[in-house]
Amino acid sequence: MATELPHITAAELRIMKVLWRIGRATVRDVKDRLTAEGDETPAYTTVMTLLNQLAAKDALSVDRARQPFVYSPAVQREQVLAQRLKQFLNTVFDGQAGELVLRLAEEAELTPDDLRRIESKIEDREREQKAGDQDSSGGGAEK
Amino acid sequence: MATELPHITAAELRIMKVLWRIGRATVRDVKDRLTAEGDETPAYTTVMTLLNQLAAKDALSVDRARQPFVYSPAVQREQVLAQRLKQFLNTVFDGQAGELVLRLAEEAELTPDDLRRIESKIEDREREQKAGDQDSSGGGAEK
DNA sequence: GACCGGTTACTATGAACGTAGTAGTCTTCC
DNA sequence: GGAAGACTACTACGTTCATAGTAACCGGTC
Repeated sequence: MATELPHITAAELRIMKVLWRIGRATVRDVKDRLTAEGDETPAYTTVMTLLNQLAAKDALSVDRARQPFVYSPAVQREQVLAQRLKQFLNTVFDGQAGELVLRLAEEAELTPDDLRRIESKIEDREREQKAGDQDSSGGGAEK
Repeated sequence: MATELPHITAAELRIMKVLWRIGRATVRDVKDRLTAEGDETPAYTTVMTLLNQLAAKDALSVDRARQPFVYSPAVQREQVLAQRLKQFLNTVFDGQAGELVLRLAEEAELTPDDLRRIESKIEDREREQKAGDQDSSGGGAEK
């Protein structure tokens, strides 16, 4: 599953996010999107450089048939975010996911709604694990 | 309140983590610790440079009275991690904490035990919020 | 058929980072 | 009090990043 993902820098990630959102785009499309979002106003050539860097590392594919080249994502958002998350978890929280999430909960970054979704996800996982793996450790409720 | 934290780079963070763990240390202490952990074997001078950089930005304080200078943390682990987390959340997950955690849950990084702790933390928060704030029902999240 | 605006290719610059060396200073021990 | 060794201060170097400029190109317009 873990295809060797290229390293994507912060500025490149901003570009990727736009591409993931709108699918396929020209340099101008991306630049306009970034400008519209107000976050920053990079020069046209800066956007192009980033797009080309991403294409060079196979994070994007380029259709050079059309004159304004059309760029589209060649790596999945899911994979990139997962990789990023894992790396962050390891370097900053030493792999302690619990501590990370607890902190989010404390900082009120998690809405009760998020919580509910997470709970159910975990329950699913717990159930699957119980089914596959026969290790019942201490007072568990059989279902 | 949130004192303006200095920016701590990746290499510097490794140093900080050692200091947070052992409290106060000399250059040699830190270097030995890093080497012992096997992760890397930085040169003595590299460790010193990093320690001084951290001291220069007031992330560490230095006791120059003793001859082998003694360094100790001047910023709290909690604050630094929180800052890091918030920044990561914003740049990578656009502030969507729920998505982040969901992903951790999927990747099986969260143990059921973590979950339990998180649940109770959230319940606490929910209760407090309900007591103080009497509204806020968000719109639905549609696919 | 020459020009013009948008586009692409190539190159550049400055900052930050990680790593480490060298030289000089201080301690300590005979 | 002088040598050996540990320690600190200062400086350096190669890399990656973010940002952008310049020049060359291409396709349509008058």
